[in-house]
Amino acid sequence: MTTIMSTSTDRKTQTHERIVEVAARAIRRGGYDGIGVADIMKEAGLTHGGFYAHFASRDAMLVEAMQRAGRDSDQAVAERIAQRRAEGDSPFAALANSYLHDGHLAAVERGCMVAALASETPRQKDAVLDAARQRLQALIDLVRRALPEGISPEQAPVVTASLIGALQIARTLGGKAGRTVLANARQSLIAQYDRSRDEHPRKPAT
Amino acid sequence: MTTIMSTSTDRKTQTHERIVEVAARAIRRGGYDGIGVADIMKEAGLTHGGFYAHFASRDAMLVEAMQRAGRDSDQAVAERIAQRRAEGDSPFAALANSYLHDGHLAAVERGCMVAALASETPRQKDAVLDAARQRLQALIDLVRRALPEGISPEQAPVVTASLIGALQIARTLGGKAGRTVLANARQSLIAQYDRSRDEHPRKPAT
DNA sequence: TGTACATCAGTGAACGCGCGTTCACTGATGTAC
DNA sequence: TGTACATCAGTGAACGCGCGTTCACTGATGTAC
Repeated sequence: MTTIMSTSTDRKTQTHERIVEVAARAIRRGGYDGIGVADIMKEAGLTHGGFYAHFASRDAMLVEAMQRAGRDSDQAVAERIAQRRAEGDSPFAALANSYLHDGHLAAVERGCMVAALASETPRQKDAVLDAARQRLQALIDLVRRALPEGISPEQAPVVTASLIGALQIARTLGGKAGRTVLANARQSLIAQYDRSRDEHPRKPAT
Repeated sequence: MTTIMSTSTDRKTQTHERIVEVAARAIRRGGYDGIGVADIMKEAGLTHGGFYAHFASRDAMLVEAMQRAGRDSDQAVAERIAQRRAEGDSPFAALANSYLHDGHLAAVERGCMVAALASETPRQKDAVLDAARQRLQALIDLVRRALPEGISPEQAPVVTASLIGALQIARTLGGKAGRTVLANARQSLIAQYDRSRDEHPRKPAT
C-alpha cells in the first residue's frame, strides 16, 4: 500500500517537477502572459489535456513556477557569489559582480525572476502577486546579507532596485551599450557600498 | 479646398489624438498586451471598427502611444522639477524628489512609461522595441542633465536604473513598505550624487 | 436661401485564430490470486 | 510463474470566449449651383 502510493506518486511527481521546471523558464522568457498551457506541456513532452491533473488552474501553475524560478536563480547567484568570494571578492563586490555579470544579460530564462517580471508584477492577481512579493523579499534579503557592516539594512531594497533596474536597462539597450551600463553599475555600487573602497564614484574610467 | 482638407483633417486628427491619449494611459496601466483594440476605442467613445482608419496595426498604435506617453510624463516630471527647484532643491534633488515622489506610486497610468514597461520591453517586436529604446534614452538624457558637475555622465544610466528599479519595487511591495523604499531611495541618491551633500548614506533615519 | 449631391469618419457584423478549460477515453503499470 | 484485473497518468477532441482584423454600409458635414 505504502509502496504503491509512493511509486505512483513518484512518477507523477517527476512529471510535475518537469512541467514546473519548463514553466519556470518560460515565465522568465515570455512574462506572465507570454506562454500558454499547451506550449508548456509540449515543451515538457506532454499534451495539453493532462495539465489539469497537475494544477488547479494556470495561475496555480504560475505560483509554483515562480517559487521554482526564484529558488533556482537564488541558488545560482549564491554559487557564483561563493566562487567570487573564493577568488578574493568582498561579500558585496561578489554580489554586484555576480548579479551584474555580462552572462546575466542574455540568460533571461535562467536569470533573476524579479528583474524579468518586475514591471508586470503589480498588476497580477493576488495569488500571483503574493508569490512575487515573497520572491522579491528573498532577493532583498540576499542583498541585505551581503551589505558591509556599517551600511544600514534599510539600504537593501535601494541596492536591489539598482541591481534589477540596471539589468533591465542593459537588456533593453542590448549589445555593447548594455554591457557598458552593467560595468558602470558594478563600479558605482561597489564604490558606494563596499567597505574596501571609500570615495564617490566620480569620473570612472571609460 | 485648403479649408476643406484642414477642417476634415482636424476632425479626424482630434479623434486620432484622443485614441492615442487613451492608449498612452492604457499601455502603462495594462502593459503592452494588457488592453485590446476594442477597449481602447470604447474608452475613446468609439467602436472598434474604426480603428484601422487610424492605424495600420495594433503595433503601430503602440508606437504612437509610447511616444505620447513618454512625452507626457517627461513634461510632467519637468514641471515638477521646476517647481521643486523654485522651492530651493538643487537640480539633482529636484529630479530624485520628483521621480520618487509618493504620488508616482499609484499614478502608473500617468507616470513614467519606462518604469511601467521595463521588464516587458526586451521581448517586444522591433518597431515597438525601437520606440521604447528612444523613450529610455530620453529618460537617461533627462537624468544626465540633472547630474551635478563633477559626476561622470556615464553615471546617468546607473542613476536611471536606481530610479526605475525603486519605483517598481515600491509598487510591488505597495502601501507603507513601498513608501519607505521610495523615501530611502531618495535619501540615498541625493546623499550619493548631490553636490550639496558629501557623505555615504549610512544608517539613515527611520 | 434652399436643394441635390459628394465625401469620408465612424459603425457593427463577421472572420479566423489561439487561448484556458473540460471530459470521455486509452494504455501502461503493477497487484491479486 | 502466469493470467485477470484495478488504478490512474496521460491523450486528444471539443467547448466557449476574446482577440486583431476586415469590410460593406451609414449618416453627418459641408460644397455646388
